[in-house]
Amino acid sequence: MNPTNTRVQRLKSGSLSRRESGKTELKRQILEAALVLFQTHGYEGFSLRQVAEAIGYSPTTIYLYFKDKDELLLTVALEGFKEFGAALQAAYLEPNSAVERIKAIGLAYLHFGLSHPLQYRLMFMQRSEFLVEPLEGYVSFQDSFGVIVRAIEDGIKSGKLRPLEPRALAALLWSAVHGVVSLALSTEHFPAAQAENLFRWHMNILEREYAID
Amino acid sequence: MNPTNTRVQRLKSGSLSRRESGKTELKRQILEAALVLFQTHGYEGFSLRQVAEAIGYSPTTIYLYFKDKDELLLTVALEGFKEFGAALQAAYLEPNSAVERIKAIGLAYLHFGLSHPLQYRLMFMQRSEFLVEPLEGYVSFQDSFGVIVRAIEDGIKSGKLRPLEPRALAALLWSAVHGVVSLALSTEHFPAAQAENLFRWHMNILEREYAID
DNA sequence: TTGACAAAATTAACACTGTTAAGTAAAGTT
DNA sequence: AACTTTACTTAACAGTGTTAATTTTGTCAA
Repeated sequence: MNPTNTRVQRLKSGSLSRRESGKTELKRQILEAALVLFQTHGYEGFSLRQVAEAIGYSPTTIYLYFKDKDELLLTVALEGFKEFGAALQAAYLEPNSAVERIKAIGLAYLHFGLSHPLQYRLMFMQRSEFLVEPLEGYVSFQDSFGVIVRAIEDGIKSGKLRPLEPRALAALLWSAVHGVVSLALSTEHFPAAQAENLFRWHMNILEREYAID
Repeated sequence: MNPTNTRVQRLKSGSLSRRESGKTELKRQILEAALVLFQTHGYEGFSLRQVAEAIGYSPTTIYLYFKDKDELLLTVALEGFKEFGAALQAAYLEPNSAVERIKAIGLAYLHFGLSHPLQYRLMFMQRSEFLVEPLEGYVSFQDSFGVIVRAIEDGIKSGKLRPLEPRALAALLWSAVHGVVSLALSTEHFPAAQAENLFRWHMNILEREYAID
């Protein structure tokens, strides 16, 4: 508020940044505890007080690092998007033909969902608003979506894929794979093996319909 | 517990059933208030105390009619499955060719989701455990799924559809349509019009792949 | 080393939540 | 008229997210 204040702050920035590291250190500690607790207790059983207990601080301390419970939860989701995006990116980078690359990305998507059920549910089902909620310095779902788009563009450019609107085809692909994952995570009448079969079916259809050669 | 007790109960059944109607009357009243409140405040903002307030009873009264909050919430979801199932069934009964019938059922699914966003999210995203949780005298998702299965069986029997495992094809269809609806309900970057396009795309693909003639 | 100041963390409290147990008042039965 | 069951309420508990006031801690200048 006061311009003098900000000047004073900048003068102290040296020691501030030293302490700053301690500050973000605790922030990471909170986030890591939150990740563990969320992955064990799930959405309904996740509470700030438990997180505080786990790291040995009072509940209100969390508010010094996160605006509220929702922001912490959003950060847990964004941490998921980070790993998710990395998995898709890794699949993208595997040496493959254009069409195989797209299938590999889909498979990476499927496996992430099946191996991170609670986090996947948070990200895409329980709090899917988070899909479009960005946060400074964080990777959003848009980036992961971008990987699929790029793989499709590559396929089209190299003449291995019919020339379709890449973002539209990416959405088609996403809706198919997410449908399978979400069905798998909703009922145990639907085991992972069946999910994989259904996934392959979808992929084969798309290949028959849109691959060239 | 005591056999004498049950005999006594049966003797009183006359007056009991008269009162019974009053009892289930209030139960319906609770459920209707719950439905309205859920559809306005959504999953996060739904509370038993609000429901009690709305019908002018104390919060604990609800426990005389529902085991706990989860059972009331499950009943809200089941009420959704009832309407959902009826919509699919109505589409099934429309005078159509076998393939058009399947597309009509899919469209009914899509429209239910888009026009009941909060309830759809409860049923299929936020508390998808409810999918397999039956409750006495209630229609479950299995029945709705059965409608799709039947439509597919009809198509195969009449020679308009390639002979595939009906439940497997139904799952493929479900995963595609649910994927579209859930994407639409997750981000407003994805308007209803685009959802409809994506849906039609899925349907056209399935038609090209599996329809005969 | 002490005193001032800012930052970090805590305590206490509020307004909620779901849920249980005990109590009340009315209706039905004998 | 006395007893019992039924329907409902009141009071209370344990837990939640969150805010404001307060204390503790750490840093730097005199």
